[in-house]
Amino acid sequence: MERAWHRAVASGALPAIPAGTEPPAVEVERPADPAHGDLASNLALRLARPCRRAPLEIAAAIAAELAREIKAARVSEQEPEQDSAQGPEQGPEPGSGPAVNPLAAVEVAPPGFLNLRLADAALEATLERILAEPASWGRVAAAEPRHVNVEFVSANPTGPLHIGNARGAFVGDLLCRVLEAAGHRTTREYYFNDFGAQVRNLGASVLAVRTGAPVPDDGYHGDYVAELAGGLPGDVLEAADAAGDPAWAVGVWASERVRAGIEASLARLGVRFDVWKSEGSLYREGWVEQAVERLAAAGQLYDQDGALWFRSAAFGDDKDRVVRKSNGDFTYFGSDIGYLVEKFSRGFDRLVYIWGADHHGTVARLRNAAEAMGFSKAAVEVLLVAWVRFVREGHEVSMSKRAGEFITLDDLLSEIGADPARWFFGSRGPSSAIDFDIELAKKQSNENPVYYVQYAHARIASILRKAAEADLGPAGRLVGSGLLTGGPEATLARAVVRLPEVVEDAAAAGETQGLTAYATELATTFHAFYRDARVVDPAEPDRSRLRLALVEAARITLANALGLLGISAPASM
RNA sequence: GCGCCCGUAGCUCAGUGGAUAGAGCGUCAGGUUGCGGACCUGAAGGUCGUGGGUUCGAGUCCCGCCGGGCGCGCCA
Repeated sequence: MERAWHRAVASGALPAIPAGTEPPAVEVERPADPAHGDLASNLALRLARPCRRAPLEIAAAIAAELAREIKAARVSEQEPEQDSAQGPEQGPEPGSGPAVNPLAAVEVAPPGFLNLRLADAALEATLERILAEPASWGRVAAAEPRHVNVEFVSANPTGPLHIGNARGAFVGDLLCRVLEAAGHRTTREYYFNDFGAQVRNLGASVLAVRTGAPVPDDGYHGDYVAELAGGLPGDVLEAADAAGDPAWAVGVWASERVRAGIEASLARLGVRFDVWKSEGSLYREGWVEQAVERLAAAGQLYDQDGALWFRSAAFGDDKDRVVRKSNGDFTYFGSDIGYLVEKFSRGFDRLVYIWGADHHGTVARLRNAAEAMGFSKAAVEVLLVAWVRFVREGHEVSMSKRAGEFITLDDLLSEIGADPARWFFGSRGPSSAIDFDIELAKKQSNENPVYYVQYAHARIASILRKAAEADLGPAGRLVGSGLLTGGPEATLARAVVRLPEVVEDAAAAGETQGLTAYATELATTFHAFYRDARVVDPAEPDRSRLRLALVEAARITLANALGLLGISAPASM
């Protein structure tokens, strides 16, 4: 497209852009209406102003250049086509045929759109590649591969994960999955507090239950506290007493138990972490100290009222922020800056933090501190995940970990299952607030779109089983087969080949709604194909094999799209 | 009061400045002597909270207003 534009300028058909004006980006998109072709570009519309020409005129000039290219490519294709006609077995490797021009036709549409149609051979070559390398289908190479640290969940281990934590867990996991599919490396990280007052608080609560004393009002009251108390080994208790600070010692033991439970719950969701980072280690290893030194060296710290402050306001924050309190303890923010230094020391290109929207007030200080310490502010991104309002039978479910009033993640999974839960969160933008009615989710689980997509996959798997019984298998050679020359095949094939661009868009946006929407669309397209085209027909073995190849490509695409979402693709259901 | 997020079909939500604003659920009316009916076809349903502005073009960008959520600690 860009080449054609430049050639049109070179040949004098179009005026050059006046010097000093920014040339418009060449945008090619997928039109909503199939009548507008497979691809469309608004280039001519964008050029109208700088060129001072009517959009239709510009579009016509570019279209003429594109048409010339298509014609030239068609001529050069003739020989290889004759070769393959002599013997299919000697054809080139699937998908690695001659570089065919992917375009078949170009049209100009008012007010100046350029509508392009893909060549059948290009589509068929793509289908061949899907069948030849199913595992890599949908994975794309990043123009600039990055190593991205994604920190998420990071709930303190003072109680089991509850459904309020669920969204962050899914959003972080999904982000990592799409980044990896788009050619980036990720490190999934869980950050937790292992030395603060809440650990002692938890220990005191467990101890109280164990000894039959009343749990302090500001202690933890959930059933899990009683379970911990019951499971507390005698030797730990004795050692705790001997150490002189039993609440602390029991707290350390209990919080590790809770942390391991959290890890197990997340594993049930299909969420795993590469690094479990404790806040205490940031102090023991001197990272907080290093961060303070860096800020001090940059002149961004000062003392006031006995506390140590960071000049966050100098970087655009509302006010300065305390790093170390007057009592000598570091604030949570103090830990954060140490963590920044520690993370950057591991060589990440990007640090993504996934936080609840209620933490938005702390975003500025974190990014400002990164800048003040000499790191790239742009490399530090905070993805704020909006609140989920959990509702049960019309009433909001309030949750308080200390009061022990919450629905655990494990409960949620038992009630509605991991696949529907993943679909629910994956199909919504992370920044939009959503209602989650648990009863409704249970009731509607049979109507959940995730089953619609899975059903399409299972149906194809069933077709393939049927085909095997009839000794029919997918054809291996599709280019030039005539598979797409008419009817429902072309529609399905065009839907199938879109996966990589959907993945690219999802990775660029860091969101997965496009992926669930695409999976639904592909399933719909397949179901329509199934209605219109009989796949397994022993009377037509050649056509059956071609359709089997197409349907198998669709199955792979559905499975990979679901896989990207962490959702299973069953062969029967 | 200041800052951030949000407002799209009855409900739950999509919608990188582009062509007639979409999906699922719900509602209504239909469909299979064939590979899985957890399927398919069609219909009804919208002043995109509101008023201006920018643009060839605005649900999308800018400003004001209305409504809702969150934040504004030497808490975590």
